[in-house]
Amino acid sequence: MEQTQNIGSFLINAGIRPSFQRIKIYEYLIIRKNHPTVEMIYKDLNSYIPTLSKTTVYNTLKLFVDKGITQIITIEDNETRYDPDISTHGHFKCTNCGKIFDFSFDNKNLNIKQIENFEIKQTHLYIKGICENCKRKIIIK
Amino acid sequence: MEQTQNIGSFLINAGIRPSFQRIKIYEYLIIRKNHPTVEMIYKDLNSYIPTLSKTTVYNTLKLFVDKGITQIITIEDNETRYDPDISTHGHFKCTNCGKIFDFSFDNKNLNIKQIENFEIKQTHLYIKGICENCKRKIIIK
DNA sequence: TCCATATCTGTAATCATTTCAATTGTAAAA
DNA sequence: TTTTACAATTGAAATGATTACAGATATGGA
Repeated sequence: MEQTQNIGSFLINAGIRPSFQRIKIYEYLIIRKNHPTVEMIYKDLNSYIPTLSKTTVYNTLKLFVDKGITQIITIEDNETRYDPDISTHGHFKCTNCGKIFDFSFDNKNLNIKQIENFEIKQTHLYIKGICENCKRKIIIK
Repeated sequence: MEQTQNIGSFLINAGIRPSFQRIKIYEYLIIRKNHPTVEMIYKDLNSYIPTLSKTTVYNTLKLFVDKGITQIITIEDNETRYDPDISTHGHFKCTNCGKIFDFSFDNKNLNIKQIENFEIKQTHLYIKGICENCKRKIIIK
Protein backbone atom coordinates (compact mmCIF):
# COMPACT_ATOMS: atom_id res chain seq x y z
CA MET A 1 0.00 0.00 0.00
CA GLU A 2 1.30 3.43 -0.84
CA GLN A 3 0.15 4.85 2.51
CA THR A 4 2.99 2.91 4.11
CA GLN A 5 5.35 4.45 1.55
CA ASN A 6 4.21 7.93 2.53
CA ILE A 7 4.54 7.25 6.22
CA GLY A 8 7.93 5.68 5.65
CA SER A 9 9.34 8.74 3.94
CA PHE A 10 7.63 10.98 6.47
CA LEU A 11 9.41 9.18 9.29
CA ILE A 12 12.75 9.33 7.49
CA ASN A 13 12.20 13.05 7.04
CA ALA A 14 11.72 13.35 10.79
CA GLY A 15 14.97 11.49 11.41
CA ILE A 16 13.30 8.20 12.33
CA ARG A 17 14.21 4.88 10.77
CA PRO A 18 10.94 3.48 9.47
CA SER A 19 10.67 0.02 11.00
CA PHE A 20 7.54 -2.03 10.52
CA GLN A 21 6.34 -1.35 14.07
CA ARG A 22 7.00 2.38 13.84
CA ILE A 23 5.11 2.66 10.57
CA LYS A 24 2.15 0.74 11.93
CA ILE A 25 2.00 2.78 15.14
CA TYR A 26 2.20 6.10 13.30
CA GLU A 27 -0.35 4.85 10.78
CA TYR A 28 -2.62 3.92 13.66
CA LEU A 29 -2.41 7.44 15.08
CA ILE A 30 -3.25 9.25 11.85
CA ILE A 31 -5.92 6.84 10.61
CA ARG A 32 -7.83 6.37 13.86
CA LYS A 33 -7.57 9.99 15.02
CA ASN A 34 -8.68 8.71 18.41
CA HIS A 35 -6.04 10.28 20.67
CA PRO A 36 -5.23 6.83 22.03
CA THR A 37 -3.52 5.67 25.18
CA VAL A 38 -0.63 3.20 25.00
CA GLU A 39 -3.07 0.49 26.06
CA MET A 40 -5.43 1.25 23.16
CA ILE A 41 -2.63 1.17 20.58
CA TYR A 42 -1.20 -2.04 22.01
CA LYS A 43 -4.54 -3.79 22.24
CA ASP A 44 -5.68 -2.81 18.74
CA LEU A 45 -2.39 -3.51 16.95
CA ASN A 46 -1.68 -6.72 18.83
CA SER A 47 -4.27 -8.65 16.86
CA TYR A 48 -2.54 -7.57 13.67
CA ILE A 49 1.05 -7.80 14.98
CA PRO A 50 0.90 -10.67 17.53
CA THR A 51 4.58 -10.31 18.49
CA LEU A 52 4.21 -6.63 19.36
CA SER A 53 5.55 -5.69 22.76
CA LYS A 54 4.03 -2.97 24.90
CA THR A 55 7.55 -1.71 25.53
CA THR A 56 7.87 -1.08 21.80
CA VAL A 57 4.74 1.04 21.89
CA TYR A 58 6.18 3.07 24.76
CA ASN A 59 9.58 3.40 23.09
CA THR A 60 8.09 4.37 19.76
CA LEU A 61 5.78 7.01 21.16
CA LYS A 62 8.63 8.51 23.17
CA LEU A 63 10.69 8.61 19.99
CA PHE A 64 7.84 10.29 18.08
CA VAL A 65 7.49 12.91 20.82
CA ASP A 66 11.24 13.51 20.98
CA LYS A 67 11.42 13.93 17.22
CA GLY A 68 8.45 16.28 17.30
CA ILE A 69 5.93 14.36 15.22
CA THR A 70 3.54 13.53 18.06
CA GLN A 71 2.32 15.45 21.08
CA ILE A 72 1.24 14.25 24.50
CA ILE A 73 -2.28 15.05 25.68
CA THR A 74 -2.80 15.20 29.44
CA ILE A 75 -6.45 16.15 29.64
CA GLU A 76 -6.92 13.47 32.30
CA ASP A 77 -4.56 12.82 35.18
CA ASN A 78 -4.77 9.05 34.98
CA GLU A 79 -4.13 8.53 31.27
CA THR A 80 -1.52 9.78 28.85
CA ARG A 81 -2.79 10.14 25.31
CA TYR A 82 -1.03 10.82 22.03
CA ASP A 83 -1.86 13.03 19.06
CA PRO A 84 0.02 13.03 15.72
CA ASP A 85 -1.37 16.51 15.00
CA ILE A 86 1.36 18.67 16.51
CA SER A 87 -0.28 21.99 15.62
CA THR A 88 -1.54 24.10 18.52
CA HIS A 89 -5.17 23.15 18.89
CA GLY A 90 -7.62 22.42 21.67
CA HIS A 91 -9.01 19.15 22.99
CA PHE A 92 -12.49 18.61 24.33
CA LYS A 93 -13.24 15.48 26.33
CA CYS A 94 -16.84 14.44 26.80
CA THR A 95 -17.19 13.25 30.38
CA ASN A 96 -20.18 11.14 29.29
CA CYS A 97 -18.93 9.13 26.31
CA GLY A 98 -15.22 9.70 26.87
CA LYS A 99 -14.57 10.78 23.28
CA ILE A 100 -11.97 13.45 22.61
CA PHE A 101 -12.69 16.13 20.01
CA ASP A 102 -10.20 18.49 18.39
CA PHE A 103 -11.00 22.16 17.98
CA SER A 104 -9.15 25.25 16.89
CA PHE A 105 -8.71 28.43 18.88
CA ASP A 106 -6.89 31.75 18.62
CA ASN A 107 -3.97 32.03 20.96
CA LYS A 108 -2.78 35.23 19.32
CA ASN A 109 -5.08 37.67 21.05
CA LEU A 110 -4.87 36.17 24.50
CA ASN A 111 -2.64 39.04 25.65
CA ILE A 112 -1.75 37.42 28.90
CA LYS A 113 -0.28 40.00 31.22
CA GLN A 114 1.31 37.85 33.89
CA ILE A 115 3.53 35.95 31.47
CA GLU A 116 4.23 38.67 28.89
CA ASN A 117 7.98 38.28 28.94
CA PHE A 118 8.00 34.52 29.18
CA GLU A 119 9.13 32.40 26.27
CA ILE A 120 6.27 30.18 25.14
CA LYS A 121 7.08 26.78 23.72
CA GLN A 122 3.83 24.82 24.00
CA THR A 123 0.20 25.75 24.53
CA HIS A 124 -2.46 23.23 25.52
CA LEU A 125 -6.13 24.05 25.91
CA TYR A 126 -8.27 21.34 27.44
CA ILE A 127 -12.02 21.58 27.88
CA LYS A 128 -14.23 19.02 29.56
CA GLY A 129 -17.99 18.76 29.38
CA ILE A 130 -20.78 17.06 27.44
CA CYS A 131 -20.63 16.71 23.67
CA GLU A 132 -23.58 17.60 21.47
CA ASN A 133 -24.49 13.99 20.83
CA CYS A 134 -24.54 13.04 24.51
CA LYS A 135 -26.46 16.21 25.40
CA ARG A 136 -29.29 15.07 23.12
CA LYS A 137 -29.29 11.55 24.57
CA ILE A 138 -29.36 12.85 28.11
CA ILE A 139 -32.27 15.18 27.38
CA ILE A 140 -34.27 12.28 25.90
CA LYS A 141 -33.74 10.26 29.07
CA MET B 1 -3.83 30.78 65.22
CA GLU B 2 -6.98 32.22 63.79
CA GLN B 3 -6.03 31.12 60.28
CA THR B 4 -6.92 27.60 61.38
CA GLN B 5 -10.27 28.87 62.56
CA ASN B 6 -10.94 30.38 59.15
CA ILE B 7 -9.94 27.24 57.33
CA GLY B 8 -12.01 25.14 59.72
CA SER B 9 -15.19 27.04 59.00
CA PHE B 10 -14.35 27.16 55.32
CA LEU B 11 -14.12 23.36 55.24
CA ILE B 12 -17.37 22.98 57.19
CA ASN B 13 -18.99 25.30 54.69
CA ALA B 14 -17.82 23.00 51.91
CA GLY B 15 -19.33 19.99 53.69
CA ILE B 16 -16.01 18.70 55.00
CA ARG B 17 -15.36 17.83 58.63
CA PRO B 18 -12.31 19.84 59.62
CA SER B 19 -9.89 17.30 61.02
CA PHE B 20 -6.37 18.34 61.96
CA GLN B 21 -4.86 16.73 58.85
CA ARG B 22 -7.45 18.24 56.51
CA ILE B 23 -6.88 21.71 57.91
CA LYS B 24 -3.11 21.40 57.61
CA ILE B 25 -3.28 20.10 54.06
CA TYR B 26 -5.65 22.83 52.93
CA GLU B 27 -3.56 25.42 54.76
CA TYR B 28 -0.51 24.09 52.96
CA LEU B 29 -2.19 24.56 49.59
CA ILE B 30 -3.27 28.15 50.16
CA ILE B 31 -0.13 29.34 51.96
CA ARG B 32 2.48 27.77 49.68
CA LYS B 33 0.64 28.46 46.41
CA ASN B 34 3.08 26.01 44.85
CA HIS B 35 0.67 23.73 42.99
CA PRO B 36 2.17 20.74 44.77
CA THR B 37 2.18 17.04 44.02
CA VAL B 38 1.10 14.54 46.68
CA GLU B 39 4.76 13.81 47.29
CA MET B 40 5.56 17.47 47.99
CA ILE B 41 2.70 17.83 50.45
CA TYR B 42 3.57 14.60 52.20
CA LYS B 43 7.28 15.36 52.43
CA ASP B 44 6.80 18.93 53.68
CA LEU B 45 4.06 18.18 56.19
CA ASN B 46 5.63 15.00 57.46
CA SER B 47 8.28 16.87 59.45
CA TYR B 48 5.49 18.78 61.17
CA ILE B 49 3.04 15.86 61.45
CA PRO B 50 5.30 12.79 61.82
CA THR B 51 2.40 10.35 61.91
CA LEU B 52 0.96 11.60 58.63
CA SER B 53 0.21 8.89 56.10
CA LYS B 54 0.54 9.37 52.38
CA THR B 55 -2.83 7.67 52.02
CA THR B 56 -4.34 10.48 54.06
CA VAL B 57 -2.89 13.02 51.65
CA TYR B 58 -4.42 11.12 48.74
CA ASN B 59 -7.76 10.70 50.51
CA THR B 60 -7.90 14.32 51.55
CA LEU B 61 -7.07 15.73 48.13
CA LYS B 62 -9.66 13.49 46.53
CA LEU B 63 -12.19 14.76 49.05
CA PHE B 64 -11.24 18.37 48.32
CA VAL B 65 -11.65 17.78 44.59
CA ASP B 66 -14.98 15.98 45.06
CA LYS B 67 -16.28 18.80 47.23
CA GLY B 68 -15.11 21.37 44.71
CA ILE B 69 -12.56 23.29 46.75
CA THR B 70 -9.48 22.10 44.87
CA GLN B 71 -8.74 21.44 41.23
CA ILE B 72 -6.37 19.00 39.57
CA ILE B 73 -3.64 20.33 37.31
CA THR B 74 -2.34 17.96 34.63
CA ILE B 75 0.20 20.15 32.87
CA GLU B 76 2.66 17.25 32.98
CA ASP B 77 1.82 13.64 32.19
CA ASN B 78 3.91 12.17 34.99
CA GLU B 79 2.72 14.27 37.91
CA THR B 80 -0.68 15.24 39.26
CA ARG B 81 -0.74 18.63 40.94
CA TYR B 82 -3.36 20.38 43.02
CA ASP B 83 -4.58 23.97 43.15
CA PRO B 84 -6.96 25.41 45.79
CA ASP B 85 -7.83 28.23 43.40
CA ILE B 86 -10.78 26.71 41.58
CA SER B 87 -11.43 29.68 39.32
CA THR B 88 -10.76 29.23 35.61
CA HIS B 89 -7.22 30.44 35.11
CA GLY B 90 -4.13 29.39 33.20
CA HIS B 91 -0.96 27.67 34.33
CA PHE B 92 2.51 28.25 32.98
CA LYS B 93 5.25 25.76 33.74
CA CYS B 94 8.86 26.77 33.27
CA THR B 95 10.66 23.81 31.72
CA ASN B 96 13.91 25.14 33.18
CA CYS B 97 13.19 25.73 36.87
CA GLY B 98 9.98 23.70 37.08
CA LYS B 99 8.02 26.46 38.75
CA ILE B 100 4.34 26.85 37.92
CA PHE B 101 2.86 30.33 37.49
CA ASP B 102 -0.80 31.29 37.49
CA PHE B 103 -2.19 33.68 34.94
CA SER B 104 -5.60 34.95 34.03
CA PHE B 105 -7.09 34.80 30.56
CA ASP B 106 -10.35 35.65 28.92
CA ASN B 107 -11.90 32.58 27.34
CA LYS B 108 -14.24 34.86 25.43
CA ASN B 109 -11.60 35.81 22.86
CA LEU B 110 -10.40 32.27 22.29
CA ASN B 111 -12.86 32.19 19.41
CA ILE B 112 -13.55 28.47 19.59
CA LYS B 113 -15.38 27.04 16.60
CA GLN B 114 -16.00 23.31 16.49
CA ILE B 115 -17.56 22.81 19.92
CA GLU B 116 -20.16 25.60 19.90
CA ASN B 117 -23.03 23.42 21.03
CA PHE B 118 -21.11 21.45 23.62
CA GLU B 119 -21.73 21.96 27.31
CA ILE B 120 -18.54 23.23 28.93
CA LYS B 121 -17.82 22.23 32.50
CA GLN B 122 -14.08 22.83 32.92
CA THR B 123 -11.47 24.76 30.99
CA HIS B 124 -7.73 24.30 31.48
CA LEU B 125 -5.10 26.34 29.67
CA TYR B 126 -1.55 25.09 30.08
CA ILE B 127 1.50 26.84 28.67
CA LYS B 128 5.05 25.57 28.86
CA GLY B 129 8.22 27.50 28.20
CA ILE B 130 10.91 29.54 29.96
CA CYS B 131 10.02 32.03 32.68
CA GLU B 132 11.47 35.54 32.68
CA ASN B 133 13.90 34.78 35.48
CA CYS B 134 15.33 31.70 33.78
CA LYS B 135 15.50 33.51 30.43
CA ARG B 136 17.84 36.06 31.98
CA LYS B 137 20.00 33.39 33.59
CA ILE B 138 20.27 31.43 30.36
CA ILE B 139 21.30 34.52 28.39
CA ILE B 140 24.06 35.26 30.92
CA LYS B 141 25.43 31.74 30.49
C1' DT C 1 27.48 -13.24 3.04
C1' DC C 2 29.11 -11.25 7.27
C1' DC C 3 29.47 -7.80 10.64
C1' DA C 4 28.16 -3.92 13.34
C1' DT C 5 24.48 -1.63 14.92
C1' DA C 6 19.68 -0.55 15.67
C1' DT C 7 15.36 -2.32 16.99
C1' DC C 8 12.29 -5.30 19.32
C1' DT C 9 10.88 -8.21 22.96
C1' DG C 10 9.70 -10.01 27.61
C1' DT C 11 10.79 -9.79 32.28
C1' DA C 12 11.82 -7.42 36.23
C1' DA C 13 12.06 -3.09 38.69
C1' DT C 14 10.15 1.25 39.87
C1' DC C 15 6.82 4.63 40.93
C1' DA C 16 2.16 6.56 41.66
C1' DT C 17 -2.13 5.44 43.27
C1' DT C 18 -5.84 2.57 45.34
C1' DT C 19 -7.70 -0.96 48.34
C1' DC C 20 -8.37 -2.70 52.65
C1' DA C 21 -8.44 -3.95 57.39
C1' DA C 22 -7.10 -2.43 61.77
C1' DT C 23 -6.41 1.42 64.82
C1' DT C 24 -7.36 5.87 66.52
C1' DG C 25 -10.07 9.95 67.25
C1' DT C 26 -14.51 12.34 67.95
C1' DA C 27 -19.06 13.77 68.94
C1' DA C 28 -23.20 12.72 70.95
C1' DA C 29 -26.16 9.80 73.90
C1' DA C 30 -26.76 7.63 78.24
C1' DT D 1 -18.15 11.16 82.73
C1' DT D 2 -18.46 6.82 80.42
C1' DT D 3 -20.15 4.42 76.60
C1' DT D 4 -21.12 3.88 71.98
C1' DA D 5 -21.24 4.49 67.06
C1' DC D 6 -19.14 6.26 63.40
C1' DA D 7 -15.67 8.84 60.83
C1' DA D 8 -10.89 9.56 59.89
C1' DT D 9 -6.29 7.97 59.84
C1' DT D 10 -2.81 4.73 59.20
C1' DG D 11 0.34 1.29 57.10
C1' DA D 12 0.64 -2.72 54.46
C1' DA D 13 -0.53 -4.94 50.42
C1' DA D 14 -2.41 -4.81 45.74
C1' DT D 15 -2.81 -2.65 41.40
C1' DG D 16 -1.59 -0.22 37.25
C1' DA D 17 1.36 2.57 34.37
C1' DT D 18 5.87 3.25 32.97
C1' DT D 19 10.89 2.42 32.72
C1' DA D 20 15.21 -0.25 32.83
C1' DC D 21 17.55 -3.88 31.16
C1' DA D 22 19.50 -7.74 28.84
C1' DG D 23 18.97 -11.06 25.33
C1' DA D 24 17.04 -12.03 20.68
C1' DT D 25 16.06 -10.43 16.16
C1' DA D 26 16.30 -7.59 12.13
C1' DT D 27 18.70 -4.44 8.98
C1' DG D 28 21.92 -1.87 6.16
C1' DG D 29 26.48 -1.49 4.49
C1' DA D 30 31.19 -3.50 3.64
